[in-house]
Amino acid sequence: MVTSDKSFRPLRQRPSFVLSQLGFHSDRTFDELLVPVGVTRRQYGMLRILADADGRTQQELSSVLRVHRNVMVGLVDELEAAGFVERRRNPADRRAHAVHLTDRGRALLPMGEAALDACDDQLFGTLSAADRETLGDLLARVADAAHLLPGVHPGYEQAGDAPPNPISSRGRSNTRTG
Amino acid sequence: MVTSDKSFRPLRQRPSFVLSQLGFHSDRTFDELLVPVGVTRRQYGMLRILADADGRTQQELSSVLRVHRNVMVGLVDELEAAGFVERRRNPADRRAHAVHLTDRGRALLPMGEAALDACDDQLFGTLSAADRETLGDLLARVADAAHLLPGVHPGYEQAGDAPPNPISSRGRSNTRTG
DNA sequence: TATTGTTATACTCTATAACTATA
DNA sequence: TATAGTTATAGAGTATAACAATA
Repeated sequence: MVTSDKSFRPLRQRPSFVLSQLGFHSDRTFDELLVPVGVTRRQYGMLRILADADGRTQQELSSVLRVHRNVMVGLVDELEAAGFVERRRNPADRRAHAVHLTDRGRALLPMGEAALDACDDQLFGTLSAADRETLGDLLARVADAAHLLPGVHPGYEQAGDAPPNPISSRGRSNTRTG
Repeated sequence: MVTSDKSFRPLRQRPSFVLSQLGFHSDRTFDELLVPVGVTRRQYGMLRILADADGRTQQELSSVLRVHRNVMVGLVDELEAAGFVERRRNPADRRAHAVHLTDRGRALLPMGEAALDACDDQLFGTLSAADRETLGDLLARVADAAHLLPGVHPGYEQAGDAPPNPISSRGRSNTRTG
């Protein structure tokens, strides 16, 4: 028989655990805010990448978003069916598909940005402006120390045969369906 | 053609996005630290609940951990096969299985606690003690404001037909396989 | 009839491999 | 032969429903 029964530190006082809780909560909140926009989190991440540099190949997009190229096919399919992007042939390399934002896709970007604003407000609205900034700074420092890419969500590390981090870009994607 | 092309705020300056990144990173870090312990995150959450009050029924455990009772069957199966818990008949209600920690299961708890220590150190080791405490406090306040249960991970909200939050207890579980 | 635990089935995601068309 | 994109297949995880034993 083991003695133990020592009292453990409550999980609310475990920053890494609270971080996990809040990360999940953040995802869910953003998911809901994105519903009226009409895209998923991952889809918005794609559009955001394209906003920075239109016309990337699916391969390049796969690397940035950290999804496998097989998954990227479906992602582009969805967005193309919704009229947010279109595939164009690259005359230089007719194997590659250049993915371009449509006007409709571009018009969606500010809506996603507004959803992000709302998400931040919803999560941190109870904090004072000073506390909010302090928290943002600390989180950014921790993310830097963990070597998390500035805008790439670690939820899709299975980049498969894609080259490692070719473009230091931004993306948002995740699984965590819960 | 739409004008836009306005510059968006980088995601690194979006606390809710960085929170999501770090939450995922925290999960992955803890997963790795738990490998030598020999249990998964969710399994550790179960054992931790039992540490507080041994002999709960699977139904009760389902409610606390926020997993469906069908899933709980498999969870208990795993832990019982590994020798960390055992099912006992409740003489008062012979339908219910009381789940009890074994000595081996109880011996595992301090190891999980050490893994949590290591996880916090690994994530926040670069911060000063003061900054670390500030961050912990701010995160706890945000979690309170979001009405997240003190020790229950929101990753399993599909409690099914289980009653809503019967015991204000602690648990850890998640999906986010990435 | 309702509840506890269990089992079975379907559905979603993902991982792996194989295929095509170009290079 | 290697690569970009696509398709197909299998696996893990979950949700839903149905079932047996007991209340």
